[in-house]
Amino acid sequence: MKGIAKLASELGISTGTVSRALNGKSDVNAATRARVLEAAQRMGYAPNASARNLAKGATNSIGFMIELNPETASNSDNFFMGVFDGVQSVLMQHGLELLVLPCPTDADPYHYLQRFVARETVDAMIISATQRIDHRIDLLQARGIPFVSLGRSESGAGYSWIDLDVEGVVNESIDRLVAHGHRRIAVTVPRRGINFAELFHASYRSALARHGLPYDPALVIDTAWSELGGYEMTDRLLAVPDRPTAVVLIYEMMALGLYRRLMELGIQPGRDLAVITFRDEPALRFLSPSATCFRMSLHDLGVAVAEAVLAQLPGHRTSPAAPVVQMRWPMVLRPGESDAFTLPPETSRSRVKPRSA
Amino acid sequence: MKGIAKLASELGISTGTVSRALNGKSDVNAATRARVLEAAQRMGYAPNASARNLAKGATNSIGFMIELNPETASNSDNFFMGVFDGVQSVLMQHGLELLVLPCPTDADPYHYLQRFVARETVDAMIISATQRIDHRIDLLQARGIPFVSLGRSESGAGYSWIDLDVEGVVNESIDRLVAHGHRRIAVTVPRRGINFAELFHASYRSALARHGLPYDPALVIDTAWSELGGYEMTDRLLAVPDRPTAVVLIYEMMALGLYRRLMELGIQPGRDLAVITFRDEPALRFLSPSATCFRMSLHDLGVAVAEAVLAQLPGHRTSPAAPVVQMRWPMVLRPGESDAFTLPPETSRSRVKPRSA
DNA sequence: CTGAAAGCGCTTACAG
DNA sequence: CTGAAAGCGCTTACAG
Repeated sequence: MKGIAKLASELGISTGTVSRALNGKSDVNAATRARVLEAAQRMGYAPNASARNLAKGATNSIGFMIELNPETASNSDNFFMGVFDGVQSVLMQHGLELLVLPCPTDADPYHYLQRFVARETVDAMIISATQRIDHRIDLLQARGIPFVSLGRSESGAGYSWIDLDVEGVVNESIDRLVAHGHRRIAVTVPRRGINFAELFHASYRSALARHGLPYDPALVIDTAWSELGGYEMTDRLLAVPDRPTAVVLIYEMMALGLYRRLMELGIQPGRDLAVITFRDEPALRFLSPSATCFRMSLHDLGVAVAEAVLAQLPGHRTSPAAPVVQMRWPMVLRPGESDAFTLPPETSRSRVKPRSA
Repeated sequence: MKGIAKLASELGISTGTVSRALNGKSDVNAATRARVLEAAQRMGYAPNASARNLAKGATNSIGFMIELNPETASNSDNFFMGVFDGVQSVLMQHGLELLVLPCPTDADPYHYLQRFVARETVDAMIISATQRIDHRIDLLQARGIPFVSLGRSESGAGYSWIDLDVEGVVNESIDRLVAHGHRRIAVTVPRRGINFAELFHASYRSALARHGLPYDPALVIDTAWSELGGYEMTDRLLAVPDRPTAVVLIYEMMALGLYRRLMELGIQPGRDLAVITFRDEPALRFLSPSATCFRMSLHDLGVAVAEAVLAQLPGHRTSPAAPVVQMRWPMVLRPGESDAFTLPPETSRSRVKPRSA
């Protein structure tokens, strides 16, 4: 004998009563409940998850799918760790378990997700690394699984998502650079990638248009999502005809490579080239000159994501909040030295002077 | 009707036969199996995980517990993402699922783990962030749960662990620095933390002893596990009486803060102070002067961990390998410029010259 | 307040 | 090769 049956027989009561005592049902004698709780504690008993889930028709756990492929995993750094903690802080209060599901490099994200969905391993999902066209969203909607997407997609409609406010970041960056006299502003945009890159690109175009500046495809630099990507794109950036005087990086860690290559070339960020990076990151804090970037709370983002999930779970709805959440997560400018100069009108071109020809 | 019963009734056969067909049992008519497979595919059917686990008495999933607290999470960077991918590459071949279980900052790791263990949510566990005394190991051994520890502990005995070869790294670092004429070699060791820090400290002492060098507690700098920790400890490092000429960093990212502070002080790593960092990391590659560190494959480490888990799972043992794996994962020196100088005998002291008094 | 019993959706000896 | 049935360990109406 094992499990609840063993507990019950030791106590000389029925498994039903044990179950009710353990689950905090009100119709249990106080003394009985105390005995049950004590015995469970003493014997290290906890209900078997599979049996419990089967009986209750719910798993009480939320899946959080992340991708391990280099393109998005490099982006992970401490990003997801911070978000997990925020998510957990909410879920724990509701007795829900967070299961992080890492999709391997060589697996198809759609099929990876499908397994968990079809097998009903989780009650709800959080997905990330959203693609422009992302069939995972169609799948989740078709199956009626509650989910929140950390990132937007053009797939589906009326689903909950929370995404970093790329538009805000790009707009503020471009406004700031234009105000400093820049006209030739480059951006780094990985060619293939998550929808985030598309949004970044589109925001860039519209921000330029708002300022009456022409869109020059040559200023959109294809770059790998990594420190190394930042290093490797530097020469291409500087080789663009009518050399750009500023660059906005889609991924913060690219700044490390960019800075290094600029230094090797004798070009000084913040004097010869304005640089704005994306998200404030501990590893960036020690760059010199300090990098202008945008900060946000990973923890709070996680909290918001978890709350958006709860809003879809019957029995966990805290407030009469709308079940569908769609929001861009605000990011706040953290001015640094890397773009702290104004371009004199007459020299607004070819201000970048490499040490050697 | 739903699930396998629905599938069976649509096909006009029993659920038993459907189950056998789906599970690849040999005693099923080929045509029947084909019909079942086709229907399952078409209807997007997959067996309910809870019911299946309950019936089989196994979950076919492996938990990987990580901790989100700042001390270890900062260390996580891309470390765990790389390891997960290696683990997955092995588990997928065995039809096992990897569930990452992130222990929240404000939760007790022991109780967090206990829930999953007592509820039989997973068939085996991988734990990390091992403490010197770590009751999780006692718990897992007492319950007879197969597990592998990514890191050693003084708790328990005869369990499987794989740990980075701290001893090797420290020995090689000290040998190298001593060969370059250094006698006053500092190390950064967080005061409270995982067992890793204890091992680092102990290795340092024994390496010094091997060279007949005295152990000076003042050379053991208490440092936070972060980039900022590296920045903040720099002044204390330089203020140690009979100033050290070299430092070995326990956590690679500390180098970012250290470099920055040294630069502010006009002190040049690799000329005025020898620096050796721990693990090779993309973010370090762009430091100038380049940092001497140790490289390893996160993916291969993950593979080894997964194989150590499989060795304990009946039915998954690939080779007649010993069930208990205990190994230090080798790390290979990647020489950089940060320690590429030899101390002249006569100036082996007070070689560090700050710009200002 | 408690017990007996059905049921959650599977898998698997056991017959045939 | 297939079906009927028991059983996995819980939870929860339903009686009493």
